[in-house]
Amino acid sequence: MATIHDVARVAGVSISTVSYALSGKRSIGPAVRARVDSAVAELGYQANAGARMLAGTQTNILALSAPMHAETHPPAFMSFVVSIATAAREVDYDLLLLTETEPLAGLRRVASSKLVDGIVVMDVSTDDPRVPLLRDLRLPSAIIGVPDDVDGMTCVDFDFEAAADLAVERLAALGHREIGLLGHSAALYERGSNFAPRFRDAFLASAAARGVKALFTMSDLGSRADVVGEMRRELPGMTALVLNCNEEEHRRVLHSLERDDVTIPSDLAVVSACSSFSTDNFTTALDVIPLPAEKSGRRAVELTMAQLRGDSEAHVELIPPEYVAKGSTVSV
Amino acid sequence: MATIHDVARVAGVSISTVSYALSGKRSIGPAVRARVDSAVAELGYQANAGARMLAGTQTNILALSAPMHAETHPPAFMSFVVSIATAAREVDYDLLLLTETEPLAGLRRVASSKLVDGIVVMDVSTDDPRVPLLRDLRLPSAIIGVPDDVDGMTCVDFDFEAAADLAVERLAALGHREIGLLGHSAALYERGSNFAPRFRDAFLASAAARGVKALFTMSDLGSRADVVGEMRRELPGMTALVLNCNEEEHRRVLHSLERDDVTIPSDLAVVSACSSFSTDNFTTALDVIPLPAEKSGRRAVELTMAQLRGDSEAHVELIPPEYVAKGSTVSV
DNA sequence: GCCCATTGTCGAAGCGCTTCGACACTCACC
DNA sequence: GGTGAGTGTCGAAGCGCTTCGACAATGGGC
Repeated sequence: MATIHDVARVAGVSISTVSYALSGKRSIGPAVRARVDSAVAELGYQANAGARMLAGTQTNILALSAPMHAETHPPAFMSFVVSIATAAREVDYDLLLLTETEPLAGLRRVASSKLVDGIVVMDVSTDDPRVPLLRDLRLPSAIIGVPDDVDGMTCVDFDFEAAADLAVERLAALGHREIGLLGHSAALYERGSNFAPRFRDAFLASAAARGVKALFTMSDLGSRADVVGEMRRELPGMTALVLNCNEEEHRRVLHSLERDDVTIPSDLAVVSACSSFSTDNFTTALDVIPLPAEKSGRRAVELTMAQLRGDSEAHVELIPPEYVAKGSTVSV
Repeated sequence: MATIHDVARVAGVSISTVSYALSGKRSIGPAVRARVDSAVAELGYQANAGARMLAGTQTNILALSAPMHAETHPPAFMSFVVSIATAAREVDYDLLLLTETEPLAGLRRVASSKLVDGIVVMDVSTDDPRVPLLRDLRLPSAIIGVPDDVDGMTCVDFDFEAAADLAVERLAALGHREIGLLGHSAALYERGSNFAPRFRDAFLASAAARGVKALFTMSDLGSRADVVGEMRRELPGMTALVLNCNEEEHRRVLHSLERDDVTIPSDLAVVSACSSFSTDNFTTALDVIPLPAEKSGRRAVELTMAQLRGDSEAHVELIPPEYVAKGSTVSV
């Protein structure tokens, strides 16, 4: 493999000149630059990663802490990972993927061995132990999600509160006065999920503020086969339903409604909120407030890079929701 | 951050002694080793990754080439990625994730900058351009899948041929004489998919060998709403159906059958083959020949490590299928 | 009691790069 | 024509580690 010495020899200059020509950190005469470039091309020179890390201050590697658990939704997870990897490559960074279920050791390791320049942390819970660790590590980092203690941390996330409010607002504007919310599984709320309770609380608050009667229920694939039926019995005047649950539960709901001859949207308006999957292929296409995983992932990388450059203040950044109508709501 | 010099000073030995004590490449007196260990613990020493790469011969990083395309099934993709990451960590390796849709440049980059010690390549098509590149790179590597030209390459894959044969064998043993196969989408076959045609061909061959009448059809979520209906019309004597398609198509099939009052298994025996998802949560649990993504991923890492140690011959390794009965087949 | 093999430790070279300070040189300016 | 401010290039130090060869120190065999 060619080294910088080889390039220097072929170009007839010193190695420091080669280094400056390639990094652009000092001005180089056009003739010399051309000779260096052609030597690089001729030799297929690629700087040695280890040497660069050791001598320089950057590794051009980003760590992604993406532990998995039972509630992880693979497609959503993948959207995040891929968007982060893609955004990183655009600024010439590679992604080191840390998937250990016990993530602290891995983060410590990559940080203190100076393997990575920054860290992106996915799927944080409200009291995620990675947050205080990250604070200690003093490495550029971005958190996807909003933990309880955001002090000094840079966070990006979808604006779940605004999404809940948007859903209620749209339905209320259509005249709906009694709205149900089918949430995620109880397990998700219990393990300190970030987004599920935020959506729920904002939903209830928004309904209250608008004088709308609200009913919240958690889904439970195991035991509650007919959640929607239960909801309709408990809130007989319910004319609209907001779904903030996973794909499988969506299917079950649509299936139940079909079975009970409940027509969407004339009998029941349905909105899918914060879904990471397409609602187009369901038996009935649903109005949706999509979860923009790509945007969050990309933004997390950008914010980490900004810290690397030193121009950034710790802050929480929320991505505004958008409502996409597909004909599953109608005024009442 | 503490360096090896600090450790040496605290332990009262030279840095080379520290290095040998930590690597175990030369014998070290028990007293000295204890002093080194406690110094390491006291200082929280972690060897600098760049320095280690530069001085040593290993980087302890593995690249995973996992490009994505329209037909990628997120859960399966994730199983592979996670199992590879996990297996790598077990041998103290980190995973560098390369997801670019145009993967060649990335592979060249990580290889010639000596960033990684080896490469695992996922989801190769029959004439994947990554294969010849990999051959050039002369880096330890493992391919998941079996390309046309396997010369000099180490490949791991599920034994799709054996799986197809197993499905036919089981059904034939139960007395089924006319069996349908619903395959993946046409797009998948066209883009040179590895596994889909292998399964199809082996299925047809096995059926022919057993004197079983076979019908093969590709699924097409867009236009063919009622593939199973079509199949049943085309092969009226069909008493068994093998599904080698994605999760969504599985659901559609079960839905159609339910609608047409076709009972499983009395009217039609159904087997799901090479599915990367659980068939337990369908309306009817299906007999399945699961795709052991975790095994393939793990094995790919093991084979790469073996090459790193120098004790391995290039070869193709196929993981045998297993049949899991769930009650969706019965003798006819 | 001597020799040789073994064991444990050390010094120093070197991996390939970045970056600092030095140093010619050129050119505008008074 | 001398001065000063760029401009382009180079030499050398050093990043933190691995590893080779050297060399005491120990102990067993005769």
